[in-house]
Amino acid sequence: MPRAKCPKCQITERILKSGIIRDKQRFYCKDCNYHFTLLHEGKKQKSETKKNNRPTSLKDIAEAAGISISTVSRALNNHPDISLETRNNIKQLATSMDYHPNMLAQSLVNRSTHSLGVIIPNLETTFFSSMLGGIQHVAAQSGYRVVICQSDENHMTEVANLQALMNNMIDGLLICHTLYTHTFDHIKMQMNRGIPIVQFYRVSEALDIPKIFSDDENGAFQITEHLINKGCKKIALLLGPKALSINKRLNGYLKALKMHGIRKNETLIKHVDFSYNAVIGAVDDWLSSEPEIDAIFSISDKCAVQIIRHLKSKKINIPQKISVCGFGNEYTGEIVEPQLTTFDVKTRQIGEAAAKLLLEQIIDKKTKNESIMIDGEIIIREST
Amino acid sequence: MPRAKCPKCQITERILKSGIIRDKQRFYCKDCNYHFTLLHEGKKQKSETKKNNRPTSLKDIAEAAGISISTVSRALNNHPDISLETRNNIKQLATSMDYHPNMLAQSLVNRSTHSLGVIIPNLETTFFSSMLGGIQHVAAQSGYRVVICQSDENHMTEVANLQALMNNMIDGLLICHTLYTHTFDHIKMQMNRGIPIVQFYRVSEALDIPKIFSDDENGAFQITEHLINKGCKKIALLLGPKALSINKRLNGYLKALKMHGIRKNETLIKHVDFSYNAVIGAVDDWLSSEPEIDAIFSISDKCAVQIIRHLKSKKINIPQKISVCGFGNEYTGEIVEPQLTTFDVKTRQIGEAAAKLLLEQIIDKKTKNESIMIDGEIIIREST
DNA sequence: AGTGTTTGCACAAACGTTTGCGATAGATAT
DNA sequence: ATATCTATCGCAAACGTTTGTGCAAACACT
Repeated sequence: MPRAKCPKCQITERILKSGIIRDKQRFYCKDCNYHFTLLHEGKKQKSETKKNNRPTSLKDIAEAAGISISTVSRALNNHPDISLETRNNIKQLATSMDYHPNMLAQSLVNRSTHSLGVIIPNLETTFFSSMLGGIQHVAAQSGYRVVICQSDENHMTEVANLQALMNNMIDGLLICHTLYTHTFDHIKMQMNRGIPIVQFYRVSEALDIPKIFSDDENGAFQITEHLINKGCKKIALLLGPKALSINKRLNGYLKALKMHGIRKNETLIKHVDFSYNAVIGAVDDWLSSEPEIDAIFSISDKCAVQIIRHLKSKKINIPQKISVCGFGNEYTGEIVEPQLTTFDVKTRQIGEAAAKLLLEQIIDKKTKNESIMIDGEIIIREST
Repeated sequence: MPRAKCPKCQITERILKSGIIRDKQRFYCKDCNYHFTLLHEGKKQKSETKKNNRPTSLKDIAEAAGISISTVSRALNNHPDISLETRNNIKQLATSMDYHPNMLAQSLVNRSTHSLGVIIPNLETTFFSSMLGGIQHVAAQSGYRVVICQSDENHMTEVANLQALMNNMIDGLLICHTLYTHTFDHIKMQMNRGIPIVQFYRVSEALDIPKIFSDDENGAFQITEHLINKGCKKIALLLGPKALSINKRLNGYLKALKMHGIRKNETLIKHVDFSYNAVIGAVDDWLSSEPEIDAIFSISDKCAVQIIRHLKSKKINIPQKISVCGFGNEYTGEIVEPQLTTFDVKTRQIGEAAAKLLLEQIIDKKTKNESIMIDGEIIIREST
């Protein structure tokens, strides 16, 4: 027997239950033929109290000034239709009432949030975060904010991030795919939503969208050729997981070998994830199975540094016995001893170029399909 | 003589200019007493074409299905009031029409964006980005996105970022101040906006808001005492800019000296910005003015690594002649030779704790005022 | 005074959702 | 059959802006 009181006739008899709505019991007053809901029969009242702790809106200012909302809006936006006097008065009133425009409402009507989305595999290595730095820098210059999501090298997270961001949160997206992203349907599904997308660094030719990438093939070629010129004959190549976009480095490696008449040796090419154990395991394999190995070219500086430290712990001279090369030019390569020979991918430039390309599309409102390659630079140091 | 055509009576005579609105010439048709605007007398037409390339909304679905908007909304949200059949039909229709909810509109009415804002001085050093990693991790677990802004160690940028984010873009803010942030009025101004703020790492006691920080005083004390125990007598201290929050490390240093009966020597304490030249300059100063210096304690691992490399280039033995300590436990400290003794600030934990504290406030909707100290750990390596 | 022009503002319709309440037709209980 | 529910949906008001257009009064110029 419900004890609810009808808000209309204030009568507690003849009240019937009428289903449940969102955890709230719904009632029906037989007397006045009136439906209403209560939460656990208790406190109510809200309209006035709720309004009081809300941030001030244009409406509040309008009421306080005794003018219309539109006039307030135009006054604050310096619309010439509003007299200078009114404009100044309203501005003063607005600051005194601690008014701040609600960007959600603005974005809703303007159909633009002035923010760029970035999906990046990892924030905690300088390799990626310096791209982020470049993006942030360019975006800020054009007055755009940056919303960053970390996919953590997890394809599903990438998909989830993508879907969240694309629901009108951003004006454009920059994406650097996961190592394990082989399928791009999640991108294709978002391509005709009117929000431009730019791929950077880890790009896929399967997608018909603008890309910024580094000339990895040439980089790997240069590194390999450099090793060959140093007299290395058995050059091991440590690759990451078999992601399409990165295997260009394999091509560069093979090209250099072929050009210098060195036969490809399958056992000298290994794919690993980037975990410490996998990397060290691969190296140890080589050391035992291919004792005459005289160079290791790692696809990643981080692994290369680990390799250097591992070889040193085994008292193997670098570069006399084995040369080591990395790829990416991270700061650690400069610190480790011997300092690492590597290929500078110009990560910051990649970020900047990607952001620029995206902003052009957003501002010009036309879908480009430009692909820009950022040239890198070989950095020769002590490890070769 | 304007040549505009009145959209109502289609007559081009008797058209008068009537001021300028937003770069658009405004006209007044004397004939039908009608105001209208044109942009440079040219193309118009939009209402229909514009609507066609807009993303599908609830309204579109409702019209297609011949039902009301509210029913569509409830159906997609699994409201029990809607029959299972209708629900399924609508869901199917929605996917076939490629519907995606507009989060701006949702956020506007729900008064929540489900995203956290982070203002951080720098993204490109692992020290900060690992805090970010912790934040991101915790936020994602609760289904919150993270909006990141980089202040670039620039106070004005911090203020600008703050103001942008606080305009309803986020449900809560995590902030790690700039090195040069001495005044906190910009924060105070935002404190009663209903959006909880949590400070992390670089915090200020001047603000009455929750904070997560490390026990820097104790850390510096432990490092200094460790150096003293190693027999060091003249321990130089390299501090950053005179930011309040960090000078606790100075206290820890002084405390250790006093406890072990070592007199404070002003010339052994230097403040520098973190630029390479400033750091090296300070060290060279010490080497010439205080030749018996036997330890350098740098407030930052990054500087400590630079110092190690500098000393090595001068053939000064570490730690035999001079011991070097850092603070923060960045990855580079493990790579450099000799490996750096430092204090692990548990950056990731700080980020996690900060995000947790913020989320509690958001979800429980009550302003806490908790301050949590994250204990660090001294890491003794080869440089001492 | 009559005509043409400008100034300064208000009204109301968007933007795309959520949600309190009303309402009806059929189901169930009496 | 009657009285009471219940299941299922629609209406309309919010959320806080921007902006096209209407309109009265003031102004300018014969």
